Amino acid sequence: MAESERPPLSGQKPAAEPADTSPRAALPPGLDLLWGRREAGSRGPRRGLSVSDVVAAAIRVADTEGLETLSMARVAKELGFTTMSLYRYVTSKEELLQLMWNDSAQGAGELILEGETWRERLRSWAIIQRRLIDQHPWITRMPMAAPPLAPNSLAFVEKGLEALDGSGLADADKLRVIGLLSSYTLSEARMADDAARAAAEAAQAGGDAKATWTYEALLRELADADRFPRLHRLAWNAEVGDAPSGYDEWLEFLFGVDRILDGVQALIEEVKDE
Amino acid sequence: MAESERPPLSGQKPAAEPADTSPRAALPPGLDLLWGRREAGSRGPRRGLSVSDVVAAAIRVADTEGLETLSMARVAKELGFTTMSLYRYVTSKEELLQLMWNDSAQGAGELILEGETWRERLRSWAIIQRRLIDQHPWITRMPMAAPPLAPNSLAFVEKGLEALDGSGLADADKLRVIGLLSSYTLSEARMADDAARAAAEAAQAGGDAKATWTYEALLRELADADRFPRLHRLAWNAEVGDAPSGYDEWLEFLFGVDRILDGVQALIEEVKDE
DNA sequence: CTGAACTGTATGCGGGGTACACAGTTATCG
DNA sequence: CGATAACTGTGTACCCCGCATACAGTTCAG
Repeated sequence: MAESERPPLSGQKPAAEPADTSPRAALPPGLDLLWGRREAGSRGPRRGLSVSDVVAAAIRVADTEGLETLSMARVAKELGFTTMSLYRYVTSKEELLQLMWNDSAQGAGELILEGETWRERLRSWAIIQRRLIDQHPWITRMPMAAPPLAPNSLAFVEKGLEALDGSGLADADKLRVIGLLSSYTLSEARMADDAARAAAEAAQAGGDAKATWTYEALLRELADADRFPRLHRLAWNAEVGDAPSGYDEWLEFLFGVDRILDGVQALIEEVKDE
Repeated sequence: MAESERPPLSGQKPAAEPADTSPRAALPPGLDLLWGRREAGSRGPRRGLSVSDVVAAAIRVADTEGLETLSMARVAKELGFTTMSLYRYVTSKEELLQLMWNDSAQGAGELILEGETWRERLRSWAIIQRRLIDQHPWITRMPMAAPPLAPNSLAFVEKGLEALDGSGLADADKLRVIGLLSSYTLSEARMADDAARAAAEAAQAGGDAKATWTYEALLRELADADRFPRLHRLAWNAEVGDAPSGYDEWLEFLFGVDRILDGVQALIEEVKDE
């Protein structure tokens, strides 16, 4: 099913293997563009677009209309070009998605983590990540089918490792901690976006007065006291916990981050004792 | 864009508002079937299928061929019916996905958590969740666009809360802890599946000897010492950390779980002191 | 100057989800 | 006991999607 060989970009003729000018080996498809290892020839007409143009347009569409409605045709229309013209810049939609994902983490390598202690630094790292995601919520809907290898992703991971400098953790443990925090952050951002979408949809369909359900109301309707006693209690306790005005997603997020940081601290102390 | 009103299931005639036999209010579309509040009429020919048949077939397809190739037509073929016949049981593909997701957590309400302490119980809860996901890896690829309200999801959350009985945590904090652990577990399962897929793909394309890249090899190629010093060190340290034979995903997962549990423990002790 | 390399375009294919009209089946009601 | 309304599965059709391919026009290398 999978083509075993494919010409780099041109669909015209196989184009004799380029002389591998760079000392670097050929990367698997998709990663070459990401790492700037795919050059456009110098012949032919001037290009009317650039890869960044395409990516920027795609991000614009995703930001304003959501990832579901993002299609090649939609991006092309945004740019005033034909659908197929995009394939001169990008080999597939999946590659475009990868580029978008990488682009949304632009500047990850340059950011400066404030804080004297690893804990402060790591906390602000997590917060920055969350902010980045919130700016492009479609990130949480991306069908990422491979471990992150985009340059900005790696840069961000590197920053996370940097935050743990001097913590005394083993390198591998640092990486695990980074992965743990990232997982949580991504997931939390997604749930926040879920809620926002549900709310938006409910607001739009406000015409049907009885058809609007808040999450809370649904939980009260569904979590009956017999099968779900604990959830039932939770659903009916309006001012639950210590959050006074109901439910603040951001506080929720910080709670999780601080719990994780506590866990990391425990690990560090454990290591220190040995 | 959104239909403001839609007949329950039949596409034929509007079918005068049913007399709301149950005392429960009408649920938003999608949730009614999930909670067994959509009844099939008694007239007409016998049904050749049942909702569970459809869901089971869909799960079968997803398990063996992946979520990408799951289409209505594929499920119908699996059952020996026409594509459109499925719409007599399910209003949309999205609903089918919700049902699959709910079905994969079957038995969540009946499972028994072993352990005397909250920590043992919560740990085994997380492990069970991970196992559940690993049995149906497509769960990690599901486009879930709403907070979890399926009965089995709620049952599983309830179980998690139950694990925290006697921990002394506030209800809201318990829920947060549950969310934290779930986030991590889902994300970790997804990354494991990513890796497995990448490996499978590499193995299949083994013909191109130089085209096979392991994640490690790629990291070594890409994480140059200048821009990514810490990642570079990590990539080139083969026997990193304490895992002897390279990289054991399961140990990785348990590491994260134990870190989170440490964090929870810290919180509990903090609360206890007040 | 010629031809190779490249550009954007137009067309078409296979596949997806699902609206809709239809013929056949069954329980209910007059 | 019909008649009718509710329901079943089917076939067709529509629109959208990603992308292969063929093409005409443009630019640079030799």
